[in-house]
Amino acid sequence: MAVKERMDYIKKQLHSQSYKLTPQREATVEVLLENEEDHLSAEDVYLLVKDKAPEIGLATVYRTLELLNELEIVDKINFGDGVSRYDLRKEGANHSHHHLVCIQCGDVSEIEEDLLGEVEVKVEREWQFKIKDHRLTFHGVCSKCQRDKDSTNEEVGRQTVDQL
Amino acid sequence: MAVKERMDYIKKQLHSQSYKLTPQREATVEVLLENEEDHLSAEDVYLLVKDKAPEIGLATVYRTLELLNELEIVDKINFGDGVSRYDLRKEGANHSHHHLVCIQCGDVSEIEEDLLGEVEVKVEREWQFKIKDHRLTFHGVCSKCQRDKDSTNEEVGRQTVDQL
DNA sequence: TATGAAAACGATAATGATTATCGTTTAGTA
DNA sequence: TACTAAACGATAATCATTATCGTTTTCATA
Repeated sequence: MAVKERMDYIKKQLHSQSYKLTPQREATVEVLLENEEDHLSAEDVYLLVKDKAPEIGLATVYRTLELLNELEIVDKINFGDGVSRYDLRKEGANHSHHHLVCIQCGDVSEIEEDLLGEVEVKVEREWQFKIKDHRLTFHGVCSKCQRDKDSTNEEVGRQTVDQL
Repeated sequence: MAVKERMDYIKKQLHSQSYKLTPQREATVEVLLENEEDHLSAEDVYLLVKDKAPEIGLATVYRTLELLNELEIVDKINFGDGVSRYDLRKEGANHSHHHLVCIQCGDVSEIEEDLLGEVEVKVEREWQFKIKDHRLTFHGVCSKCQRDKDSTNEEVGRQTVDQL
């Protein structure tokens, strides 16, 4: 299965940079591989890892996630909810991972599609900026909340800023 | 000048939502208008406002910035450096304000150009997501650091992840 | 396989940004 | 001018993250 190969790849990365492979690091990576679709916080990871390795400390989880971020194995992202979240990078070169954050229900969904190909070319050319990565997040109203709002007929009271 | 008009617009916004206009709020908005090009943290704003209104408290600055964010007068943004930063929104509807963050020197520069027109149309159509705002940040190497690196001839030792 | 140094660990204290509390003051209305 | 809700300043509390430190473990080498 692909999970084992990705684990091996990550182990190789650690080794090639002279970092040691510890049970704590292995368990942390396992948790990340098993929860790819979620955006786990350090606390989330800590609680999940404790099932595999109950003696692990929270500080070690933070240290490991920071290390994996430096190795570009995970992305440390921020949705503005007060905690950092950590996403395992997908294999493959093009890192196209965007987010839709609903400003009503708070749900976060993902788009796995390269939306920025031409945009990146333009930015690199016009600003002489060598792009290594990007973060694209849309804030708005998800389809579910749009439907819920429609059935409430009319929104009253609050005048929107767009009106001027 | 446009500054006065924008101040009046903001005052009108406050009033229309039944918020009170206090000297502290007025001074805070003045500071934001006078430092539009910077990405000020709450602490930055606090220090600048103290020149105009020495008796202001840090908590009031946080409260005011939070209020202005709710009124969509400022954007609360996060560059991952541990503090929230607050940018006054430009007048006009299309909010096109992107960032280039250099991963070597840490400098942040801005692009004031609508890069996402077609992309937003596509996202709204394909995901039934009503976009209200977006955040686009590129991480990479700025032109200055590219030049500095070129003159250092060769980078040695650290193998890049891209090699596998 | 034993050993030793550097790296990593767990526990927990420290930090630092942000938020909550609370008694006092003020803006805006009648 | 008087009243009441809103806002204020000071500061304590919170909470995510980082630093510290004494102990344990990994892994290259003997």
